[in-house]
Amino acid sequence: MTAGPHHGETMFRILNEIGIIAQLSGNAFEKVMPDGMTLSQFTVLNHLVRLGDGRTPLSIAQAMQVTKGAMTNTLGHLEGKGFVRIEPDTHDGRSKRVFLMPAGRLARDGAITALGPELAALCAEIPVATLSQALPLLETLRKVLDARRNPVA
Amino acid sequence: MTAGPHHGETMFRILNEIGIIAQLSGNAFEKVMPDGMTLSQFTVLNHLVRLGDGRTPLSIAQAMQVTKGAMTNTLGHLEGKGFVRIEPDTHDGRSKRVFLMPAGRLARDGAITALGPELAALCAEIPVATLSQALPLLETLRKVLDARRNPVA
DNA sequence: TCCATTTGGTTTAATATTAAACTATATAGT
DNA sequence: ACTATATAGTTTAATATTAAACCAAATGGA
Repeated sequence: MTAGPHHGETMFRILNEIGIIAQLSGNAFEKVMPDGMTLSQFTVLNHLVRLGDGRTPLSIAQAMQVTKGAMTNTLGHLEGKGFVRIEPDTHDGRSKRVFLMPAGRLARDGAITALGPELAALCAEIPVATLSQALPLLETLRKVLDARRNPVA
Repeated sequence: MTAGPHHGETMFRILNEIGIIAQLSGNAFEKVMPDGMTLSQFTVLNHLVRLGDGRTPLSIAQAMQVTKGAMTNTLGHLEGKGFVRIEPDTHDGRSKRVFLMPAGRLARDGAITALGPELAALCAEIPVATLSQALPLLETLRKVLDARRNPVA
């Protein structure tokens, strides 16, 4: 049972699989999304629904690990579709605040339901117990990567 | 223990985590890669090393789930750097064959070693046993997604 | 108070990627 | 043999993204 390399090897393979899965599921995602709804757009809407709106563009960008520029772009699209409203922050002249509009919430819910069958089909083919087991590991892995990315901040 | 929705929920969260992990690890990847080596470029080189060269661009594109056009681009870069050699297929006038050059193998090995510390650091923070447990699940998930993507072909 | 630095957001140029049109070759049915 | 179709690869236009330059507002000393 030699030590180091094996673990690295395993880690490498895991990240490899994860990369492929992300790509495949991302594609499947956008395939069922109605009306030009992008994965990034959905993720932002979902973020606002789950954690509350009134956040700044920057905080959203950081939450989903994307540059400020990318967020400017995505928010522009969402605003254009009437899914969010963007206001200047009254207390900080540099900042803005992003608010979820009713249409945005609807679009998010619609996306979720559109996703349902696909998710159900996946679940049907994979033992659920195993799934739940894996979640904590993935969370750990994500947190570790996140921490390493931004050392102590 | 209600049935359907919970599983879908779990699946959704898992895919979510996987998406974030893929992005984070992809970024970390390119950060340590020397000399403008892209993740796609590395993946192609690694594919050729592991599974043998002399493959067609199309088969590589399919293996890594990107379009033919993307592969044309990536292979162009690899060829420009002298990492691969691309020849017309003698038996099929439409096809080409991709061969790994010594420089390409070196570049791939270099990338692997450059990756080493990062992988080791990750391993140090995550229980290895848990890791190995997760791999089969991920493989299953990937296969299912892959199969659904291309129903029966 | 003033100036340097930091911070939030936008803009720009470059790049990777996709879908779709296109070219050339191969294959199959008649 | 001919024609229609399928296949391999390239090209094109559009898009999302990044890093870096940039602008404006805030902050923190001196």
